[in-house]
Amino acid sequence: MKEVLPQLNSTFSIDCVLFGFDEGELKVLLIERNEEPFKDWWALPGYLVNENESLDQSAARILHELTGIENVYMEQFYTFGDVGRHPQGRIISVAYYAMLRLGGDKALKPISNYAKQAHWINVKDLPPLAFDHQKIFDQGLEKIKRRIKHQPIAFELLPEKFTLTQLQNVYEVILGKKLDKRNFRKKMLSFNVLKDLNEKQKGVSFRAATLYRFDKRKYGKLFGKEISF
Amino acid sequence: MKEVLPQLNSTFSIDCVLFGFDEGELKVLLIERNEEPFKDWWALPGYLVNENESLDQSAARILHELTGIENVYMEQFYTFGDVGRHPQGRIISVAYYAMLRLGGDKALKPISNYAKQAHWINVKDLPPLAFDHQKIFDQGLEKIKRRIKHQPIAFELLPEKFTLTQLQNVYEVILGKKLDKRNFRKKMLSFNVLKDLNEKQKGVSFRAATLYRFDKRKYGKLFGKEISF
DNA sequence: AATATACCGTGTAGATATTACACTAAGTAA
DNA sequence: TTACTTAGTGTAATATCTACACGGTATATT
Repeated sequence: MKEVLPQLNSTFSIDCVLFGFDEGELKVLLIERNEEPFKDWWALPGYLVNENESLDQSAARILHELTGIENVYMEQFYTFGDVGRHPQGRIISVAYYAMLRLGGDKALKPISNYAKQAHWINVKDLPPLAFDHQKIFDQGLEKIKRRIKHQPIAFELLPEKFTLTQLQNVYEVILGKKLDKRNFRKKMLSFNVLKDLNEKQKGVSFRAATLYRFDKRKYGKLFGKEISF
Repeated sequence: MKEVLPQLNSTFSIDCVLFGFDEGELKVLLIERNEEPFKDWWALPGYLVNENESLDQSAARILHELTGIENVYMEQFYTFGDVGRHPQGRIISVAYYAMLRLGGDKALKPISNYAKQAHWINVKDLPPLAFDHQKIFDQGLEKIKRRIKHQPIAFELLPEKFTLTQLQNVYEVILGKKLDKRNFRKKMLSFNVLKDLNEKQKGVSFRAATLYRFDKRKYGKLFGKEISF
């Protein structure tokens, strides 16, 4: 089985858990593999690290090659290294996650032919995944659950201008529970990281809501504070 | 430079950041290296992962070989993979941390001759460290700072029977700030994970304090709750 | 123009948690 | 007996959290 990686008897790879939010649902980016092992299976975007690149650089490159996505800040969250996790040898995988805005400019065009296609899949409706990618995904999801309670990273999933109701939906979907509208707004606004744009939603069929933007300047101080709803 | 690892052009290692508490100070376990590179330098205990062991197993084995310590629960916290971090090739390192009781049964007897000696060093007084171990240590320390605010892992640093003042000292040393005695006790006891042993300290030259023990049964529910002092 | 629809946006009271703060009690040592 | 050192305790003011309901407003329909 090892002839595919003849020169290595141990190596390492990157796998990326990318979250997106669309139509009120949390999505994860999966590729359909075009190579053995697990050819034609769905998998997290990932590949081997090159000799001359750091893990962070590698994560950015691999994501770009498999999806066409660039300039995303990804964060390492765990390294998976069970002995049998990869059928072709001892390959450990450093896992990264990121949250990003869907639609518009972020097109999904695999540049490598290692992936047949890349798609955003509803996390409630995942197909069987290659390797130990289900485990990696599960841990990535746990990670962002914990993280949105501490830092307002939910913004990263929304368009630049968003309404408080949209923001609340993101929290509800990730945390998996309903939140109280008044308490949510009170708390969110109390952080002083939202800028009221004095502008209304367009194209909705009922009363339009106020649009807000995330105010990066006021951000830093929130780190490490627990947010509970 | 690569002849020391002739059969590998990339591989991975484990480094352990082990915390202990002694004489009112936070200590970290360091070894004095007995091999090139960085022979005679101080370093975190760490070594290469074997082909047939998982990362967790490897961490336990390496710790045992370098220090004689066994049966410690260690947790992975980050993987360091900059290109130039190891002079002998592309070696990434998966870092683990643990907190443990000093003294008594946990003797420090290196079993491998890769380490000349192992010592508990005050974290305020670290020597220059080999490789990128200063960075690994710094991140490990940050990790436990965040963690003792969420989970009462500070017990792991103390003897089985301890006083509330001792426990407060652990918090103060790790967090790097003084805490209010009454508030600390009130809060700590409110978690209901301390068992009053109806027993007093012995051998102290002033009024003896009540001893407590950590009650494992009552533990679980605390996970994920923010504790702030 | 009138009406129905659906989402927007707001306040308060009670409960709980956090903070700041200082003295007496108890044991040991001289 | 006295001096010393640490143990152990309560309260009031403030801040945060929770639960809870309705009128306002833009749009669509008739």
